[in-house]
Amino acid sequence: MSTRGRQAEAARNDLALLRAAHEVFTTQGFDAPVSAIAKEAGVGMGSLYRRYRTKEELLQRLCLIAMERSLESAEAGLAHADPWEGLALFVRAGVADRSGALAPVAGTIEVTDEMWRVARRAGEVAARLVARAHEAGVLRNDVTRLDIALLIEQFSRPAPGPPAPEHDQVKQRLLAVALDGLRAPGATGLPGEPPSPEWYERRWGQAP
Amino acid sequence: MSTRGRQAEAARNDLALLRAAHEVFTTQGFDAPVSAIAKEAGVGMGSLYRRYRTKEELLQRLCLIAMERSLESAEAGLAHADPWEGLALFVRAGVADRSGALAPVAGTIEVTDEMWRVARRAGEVAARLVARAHEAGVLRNDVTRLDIALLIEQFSRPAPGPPAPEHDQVKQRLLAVALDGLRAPGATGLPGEPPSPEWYERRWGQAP
DNA sequence: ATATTGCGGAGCGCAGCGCTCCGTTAAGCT
DNA sequence: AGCTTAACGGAGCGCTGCGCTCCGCAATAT
Repeated sequence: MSTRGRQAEAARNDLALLRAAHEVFTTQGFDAPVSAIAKEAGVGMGSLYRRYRTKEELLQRLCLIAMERSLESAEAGLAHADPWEGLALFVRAGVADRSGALAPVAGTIEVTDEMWRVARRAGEVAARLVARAHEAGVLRNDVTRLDIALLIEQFSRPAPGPPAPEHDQVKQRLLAVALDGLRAPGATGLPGEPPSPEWYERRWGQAP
Repeated sequence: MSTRGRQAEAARNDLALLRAAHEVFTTQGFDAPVSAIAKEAGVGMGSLYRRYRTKEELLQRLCLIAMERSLESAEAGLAHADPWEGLALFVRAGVADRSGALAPVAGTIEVTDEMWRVARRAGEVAARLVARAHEAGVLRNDVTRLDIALLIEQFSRPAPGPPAPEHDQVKQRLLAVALDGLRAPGATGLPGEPPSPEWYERRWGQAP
């Protein structure tokens, strides 16, 4: 073994598992078999279940991490001087690490307090990012922050069939098209009502 | 019974089954249980399996119908005088009846000769529709007809969780954004290479 | 040498699927 | 009216594939 001892291997396994779980769940859907994650991580089932007592626990940990990454992306976007580029950065980052792919899990696992807290903070920062773009006049003013969130979700949905590099390429192209469509002022008004924050939050269960 | 006799009921059941199968498969994914279709159609399992000897046979029939509808939409778009509105019509129709939701079935069922024929014709008409929009200068010239096809596919992917009307509303809004992004000339060039027709066709298996 | 820790993976019990089979119902026929 | 028969609904069979447990073994620590 590379560094030293059993504890080092355990630590490496832990990371490999998280990486593998993210990869498998976001590309194959959250109902992929646990054994697929163990195989992807190059680890036995025993090692997996020693760290996470159940599949749900693994999913919770994964969601929390995804939320934290999303929060970081939003902050990075806000740190960017250009309001438009900051927003675009946030969206592209969300699609790149497929944050939205974990949304289907809504309602199937229990949401911990910590998850609620991080989600709320991420939502607030994202809202500021969107508001700044609105004020700078670089984002069409009929889209809301929930439209943005659901755009990311839409684009991080797992692709069907066997994984192919072409799929990712096309996704990048379509995302670029969508981003162009987001820039002010928008050729045509958006149809229907904007989605309500209550509905959006209720998908995850009752608030704490 | 409304019209008359057992044969009338049989005919109505046939239609109800096709409607139900389309509804269930496109919203829940093609691996939804057959029993869900029977229930949605208000019909027993026996009646379903008397018409389609297997789930695959039902899927083939469904795909063929979806392809025919797509072909009709493309022709309707071409019949429209305005090149842009014709194309937009085609895209919106495709998303509305979720043609692309059946794409994940690629590779899991055998593709009949008739399906190949209809798919080819639909592709040709769609190509003409796109070419006309390009020539009229109303469609950014770095998108290909495959980008359009995959845009439709992306937007007709089933939504996660329980069906909610809000999801459809948001999809309409995001589609409007994407359509705005498609109009010439496009603020930024599209990244990467356009997808190759060979890859696109190969997803369905080997050509006849 | 011995004890201890973490490892991989075979296999258990079960949920949920595709599909079959059969008792029941009601239209068509004489 | 009675009989035949076509079409019906749905319980249940066999099986696949899942989450999870358990145990023999290899690598370290003493």
